Amino acid sequence: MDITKIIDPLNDAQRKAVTAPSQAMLVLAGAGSGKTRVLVHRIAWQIQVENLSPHSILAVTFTNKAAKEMRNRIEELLDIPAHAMWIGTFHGIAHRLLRRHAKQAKLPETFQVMDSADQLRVIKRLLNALNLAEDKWPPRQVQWHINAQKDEGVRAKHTIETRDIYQQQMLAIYRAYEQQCDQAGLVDFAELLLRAHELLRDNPDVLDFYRQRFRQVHVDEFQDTNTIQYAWLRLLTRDSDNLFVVGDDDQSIYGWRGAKIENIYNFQRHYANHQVIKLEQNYRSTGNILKAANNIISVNEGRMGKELWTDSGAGELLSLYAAFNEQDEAYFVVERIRAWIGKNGSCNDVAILYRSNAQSRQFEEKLMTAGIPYRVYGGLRFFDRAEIKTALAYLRLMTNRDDDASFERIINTPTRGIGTKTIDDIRAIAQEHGISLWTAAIDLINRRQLSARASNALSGFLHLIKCVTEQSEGLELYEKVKLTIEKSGLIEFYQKAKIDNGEEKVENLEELVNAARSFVFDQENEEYLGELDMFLSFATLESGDMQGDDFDDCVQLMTLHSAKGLEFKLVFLVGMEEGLFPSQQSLDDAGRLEEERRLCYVGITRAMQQLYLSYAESRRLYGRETYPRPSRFLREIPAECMQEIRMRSHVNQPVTTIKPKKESLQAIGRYKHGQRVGHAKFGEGIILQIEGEGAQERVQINFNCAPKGEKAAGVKWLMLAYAKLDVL
DNA sequence: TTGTTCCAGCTTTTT
DNA sequence: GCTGGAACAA
Repeated sequence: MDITKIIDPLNDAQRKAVTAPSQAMLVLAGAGSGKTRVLVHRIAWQIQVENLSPHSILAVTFTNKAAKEMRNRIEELLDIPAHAMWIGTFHGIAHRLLRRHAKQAKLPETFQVMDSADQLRVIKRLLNALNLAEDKWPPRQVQWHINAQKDEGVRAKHTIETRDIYQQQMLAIYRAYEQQCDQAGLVDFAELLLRAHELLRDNPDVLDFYRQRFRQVHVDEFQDTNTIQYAWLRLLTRDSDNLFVVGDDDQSIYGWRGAKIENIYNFQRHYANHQVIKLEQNYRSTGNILKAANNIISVNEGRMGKELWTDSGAGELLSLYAAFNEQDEAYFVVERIRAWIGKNGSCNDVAILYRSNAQSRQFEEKLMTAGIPYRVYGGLRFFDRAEIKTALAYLRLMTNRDDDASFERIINTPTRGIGTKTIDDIRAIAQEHGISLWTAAIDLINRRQLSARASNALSGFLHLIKCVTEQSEGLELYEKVKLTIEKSGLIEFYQKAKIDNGEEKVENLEELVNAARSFVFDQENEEYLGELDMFLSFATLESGDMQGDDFDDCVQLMTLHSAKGLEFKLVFLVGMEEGLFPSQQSLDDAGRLEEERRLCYVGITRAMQQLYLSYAESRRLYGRETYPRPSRFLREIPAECMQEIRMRSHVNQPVTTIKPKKESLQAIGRYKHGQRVGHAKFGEGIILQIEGEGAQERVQINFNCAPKGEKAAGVKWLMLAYAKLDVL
């Protein structure tokens, strides 16, 4: 047996973690210390040396990308196919469990997963049905509240009654939302985790089965786990001490979305026989970069304590640039990138990191002008595009008629003459009888209360879905998708010149067919469901994977959050200003400030060779000129590892552009200020203002004398070209 | 149904 | 100051 391949590439600490006997283990892995390597080699070790079957391995990550990478590296190292191992995201694994045990999880076999956007739509519809004003109950806040409850493992029925009116109402919404999802067979992301936890908790036979099966459980990025994820891990591994977690408390940057750093402490409490191993040798960055990182993070209180070191030398000094304004900052960065390229540097090795997405604009513009290829992370993803989601909604409704969210999405897309009135009627019936929209629609037609036109349109829609479902029977997956897209009329709908980027949308739909064609149906593992259902789940759970390949040689632009886990030879950390980074919202909360500091630590440790930090002395923010102070984090970097870069000669002085005001408030023709006019619908009123010219000319009128039986319309702007006004 | 105006909001993101 | 969504007029 050749174990040198597994242990030779490791340093002492790594080897200790990899070869330790089976026990609970916490590996505190600093940035760039070979965290993934330890996980991969640990699993390889267990299979090869401890003769553990791949079947007994469970490895959980947060992103599909990380899961994929882990799988690939294990396959490479062991030279065996790794599909017997369960390697996936928390959500992916939970999903698989729920599919296998749908019945015990009290879910319909064809349940579907909805993403956050779908969830928001369901909530909006619910608020509407409950007659709650959206400005008083902001859907996003409701969504946040529901997800936060689920992340904590709290069901509506568990919540203790309170006197607080707000809490009561929220609870009522939560309850209604749960009911709605159950009825439609829909499961949101948080629900996947919560349900999977309940499945194991309430079904001892199921729990036993998996506890027997998974002899070793591995977790990546453990510091990012939330309450329910940890509880789930706990169920699977308690009493067996077979939990191997890797994480870094200093890189915990997702507290705001429920990640519980406390889980690291809980782990140490719950697994009495655990071992802690720290990985502190860094293989990524120069000594100076690490010095800066160590210094910054040491300001935080309550760390587990870790200090990164390298034996590869100090390297170049960090550079700090004080830009005149945000324009100048962008010029500077582009200038340096140009120099880098001039020295045969590759664009792929360069990243511009910022705190908030809005900051990317300046850099995009300047890079564009300079003709340097770039890529901005975090844009709209393929499966999130409206046309794709619509097409998928057709497919979803085909496999599950109760999917109300999909039903609503496509009932009149493309437009087929089913208006608000008809849809409202369907909703009313559905709600009254507690049935799905689909059934309610059939009911509505049978009642013969609809106008002939509406009735035809509606039965046309129902018929369409039935037809496509029948016709697609027995077809290949991609043929099903193709047929659906064609029959639904989506292609023609988007081909009409009227729709923005219609051409592109059609192309995307065609791309969806390709995606279906290349979708690999892992029948061995997923015998529990049809191919179409698996494809739909894939679309919501693993869509991120489809995102652009980094084959092109581009400069990478992204937020600090999305940079976690990546590395670049040359890094620009821009916008180092109080109020931006650390962000305004975290300034008055010590805990959040520490998270910002960890974020800074993450940013700095992305750099391998060279790190530039910059701030602007003046910045346009929300339309206002601001004069921010340099970020406190800059002061936390030891002076001796940083050099300041002088202003260059060509710095732009501020140019105050004087915009000519092009409002000519001349009263032309027969309308004058104070003129009394009449309108067919709004009655009589007085002209308050006139502006614009020609076709754009419009008037502001105070309608204070309404037609009989109506309320006065008040102040309105009307286009003169359209409004029929009588001069009185 | 469509095009426009109005208005709030304005960190970070994966699944 | 820009942007996305809602509200409104036609």
